[in-house]
Amino acid sequence: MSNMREIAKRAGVGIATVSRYINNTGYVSEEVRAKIQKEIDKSGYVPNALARAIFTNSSKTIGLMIPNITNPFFNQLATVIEDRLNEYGYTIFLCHTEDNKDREKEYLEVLKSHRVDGIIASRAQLKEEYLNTKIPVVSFESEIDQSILTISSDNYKGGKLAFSHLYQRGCRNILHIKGPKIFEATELRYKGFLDKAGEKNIGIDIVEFETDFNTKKLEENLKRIKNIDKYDGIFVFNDIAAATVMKYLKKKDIHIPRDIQIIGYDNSFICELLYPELTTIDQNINEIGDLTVKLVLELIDGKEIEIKNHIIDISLIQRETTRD
Amino acid sequence: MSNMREIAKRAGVGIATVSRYINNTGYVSEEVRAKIQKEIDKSGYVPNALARAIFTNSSKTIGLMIPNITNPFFNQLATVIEDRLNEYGYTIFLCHTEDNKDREKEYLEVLKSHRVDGIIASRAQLKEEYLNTKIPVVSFESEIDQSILTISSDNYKGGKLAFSHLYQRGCRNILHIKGPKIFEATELRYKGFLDKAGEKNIGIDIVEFETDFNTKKLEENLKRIKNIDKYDGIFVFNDIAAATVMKYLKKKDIHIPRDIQIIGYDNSFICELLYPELTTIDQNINEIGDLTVKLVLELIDGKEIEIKNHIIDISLIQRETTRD
DNA sequence: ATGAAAGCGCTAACAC
DNA sequence: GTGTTAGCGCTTTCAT
Repeated sequence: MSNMREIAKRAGVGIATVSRYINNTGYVSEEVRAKIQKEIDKSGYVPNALARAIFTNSSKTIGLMIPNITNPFFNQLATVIEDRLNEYGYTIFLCHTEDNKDREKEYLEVLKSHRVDGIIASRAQLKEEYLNTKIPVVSFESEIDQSILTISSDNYKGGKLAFSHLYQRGCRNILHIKGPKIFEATELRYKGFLDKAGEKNIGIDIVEFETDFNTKKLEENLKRIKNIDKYDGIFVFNDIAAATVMKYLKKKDIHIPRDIQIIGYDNSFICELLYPELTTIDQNINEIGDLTVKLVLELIDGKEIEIKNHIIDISLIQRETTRD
Repeated sequence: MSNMREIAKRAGVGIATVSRYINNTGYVSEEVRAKIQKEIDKSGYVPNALARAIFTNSSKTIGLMIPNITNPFFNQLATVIEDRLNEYGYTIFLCHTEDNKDREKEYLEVLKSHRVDGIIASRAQLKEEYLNTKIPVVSFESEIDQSILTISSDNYKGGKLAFSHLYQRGCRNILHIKGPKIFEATELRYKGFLDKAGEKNIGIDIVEFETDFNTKKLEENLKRIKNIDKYDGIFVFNDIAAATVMKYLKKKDIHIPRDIQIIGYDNSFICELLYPELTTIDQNINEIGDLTVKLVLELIDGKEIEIKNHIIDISLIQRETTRD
C-alpha cells in the first residue's frame, strides 16, 4: 500500500495538503481535493493509523480483558462494550485472561506496547501492575484499588433478593451452591444470601463449585451434593451451573418447582430455553456496558471522576422454577 | 511513558544499543545490559509496538471478523483462534459484523488502517473489498472468491447424516427447520438433508427461520410451524433453535423422543444442559480454529498455498432426543 | 562492541 | 491556500 508522500507526489501537491484533506483540518481547494481523492481511489490508499497514533498519542484502541468469552454473561457484556466503543471510533483488542494471572500480566504488557488509549478489565487479579500504568483503567467485577474506577452490579442485594424470594415461597431447607472463592461477585451473592437467611434464623447448607463455566467440571462438582432431595430450595451462583443442577434433579425425577425450587443468576439466554424456565437475577448488562464505556471515554478525555465505585442495580426475574 | 532515547541517555549508552538489547539482535556487553535493564525497570518502559510496526511492516495483530460473539459456535471458535494466535504473539482486533455488510466494510477499513498482518473473516459478505487488499485473508463459512483461502466444515455431509439418522430411527414424516437463505453453511445442510431424503423418496416439509441466534425472533418464527404434532422427526439448523423447538414441544406435551425425534447442529454446550440431551452434529471447532490460524500464519509468512478449499469433517453425536 | 544518522508514515508549526 | 520541515519512537546500516 502506498503512503501519503506518494499520493501527494502523484496528485502534484504537497504532503501537508493531503494530510489536511484527509483529516479535514484546514482549507483545501475543490480542485485539489478532487485530484487527491482520485489518487487515493486509484491506489486504494488507507491512512496508516499506527503512524498517526505515534504522533497524536492516541491509537483509538481499547484493551478488553475478559475471563472467557464463552460464558454468556461475559460475551454479552463484550458485545455491548464493543458496540458502544465502535460508535466512538474505537476498536477492541480482545484479551482472554482465562482467570489466569500470568496471562493477564502478559496481555497487559501487550496492551501497553500497543499504546491502547484505555483498558477495560473484568475480574482482574493484578493490582500493582494496573496502578503502575498511566493508561486509564476501568474495572468491572473486582475492585483493583480504591483509586481505580470500579463498576459492579449489586451482587450483595442479588443474594438477598434470592433468599427472600425462596423464603416467601415456603422454602426452609435451603442449599446455596456458591462460586469459586476468588470471584468477588459470587462471594457477595453468597454473603447477601446468608445475611438475609440469618435474619430469618434459617440455616443454609453450602457447596462450593470450582468453576463458573466449564461444563464438565460443573458436572463433577455436582457429586459434592449429598442427599439433594432433602432440600426444598436451591440458589445457584449462575445460570449455567443452575441448568446443570436442574438436569441432575430431573434425572432423579425430582419435580421443579413442586419438590425443589431453583433460582439462578445472570438472566442469560439459556434461562428461557430450559424447561421449566429458570427464575434468575438479571444483571442489566446493557447498563453495565454503557456505564463502563462512558467512564473509560471520560477518563481518556482527561476528566476527573470523583466517584470511584459504581454499583448497578439488579432485579429478580421470576419464571417457572419458583412457584407463584 | 518514556521512550528509547531517554532510556539510552539515562543508561549512558547509544539508542542503537538499547534497541539491540531489547530485541536481542547483536551483541551487548553484560555490563551495559545491566545498566539498560535497570533504567527500564526504573521507568516502567515498554517498547512502542506501533513505532516498531511502522518500521518492520508487521504489527503482530490480526483482525477477526465474526458475526456475533454471543452465538456459542462463534464464541468458541473465537476462543480457539485467540488462544492459538496468542501463542504466536499475535493480538486480535475483535470485529462484530452482526451479519451486516456495511459494518463489515467499515471494520475492514479500520483493520487496513491499523495495518493488521492478516484477517480471519467468518461468514463474510464482501467480495471486491477483500480482493482489493494485499493483506492475507482466510475465510470461514463463506467462499469469498476462488482465489481466497476458504475453510468450512462439511455442512452438506452434516445434512445427509442428519437425515440418515432420523430415517434409520423410523421417522417418515419429517420437518426441516432451515436457517436464513444468506448463510452458505445452513443452505448446504438443507441441501444435504433434502438430497438424502430424495434418495429414499421421502418428502420433507420446510420452514425457514430468519435468524440464527436472536432468541426472541426464534420464538416468533416458531409460529410458522403448522400442526407440529404430525411430524415424527425434526432436523433443526442449529442447537439454539432446536432448544426453542424442544421447549415448544414440551409445552404441547409432546414427548421427545417418543413422539418426535430431534436433531440439532453445532454441538454447543447447551446440548448437554437440555433435558433430554440434544442429539446434534459436531463441527470440530478445535480443528477449524487450528487450521484457520495455521493458514493465516502461513500466508503471513509468504507461503503459497495451492489448495484454496479446506473442508473439515463433521460427526454426529447421539444423545437423548433420538432413539437408540 | 557501540554509536550516529537516516528513514518508516504521519502531523502540525511555520513559512510563503 | 499550500508547501517545507521537524519530529513522533523505533530499527538498521555503516562507521568507528
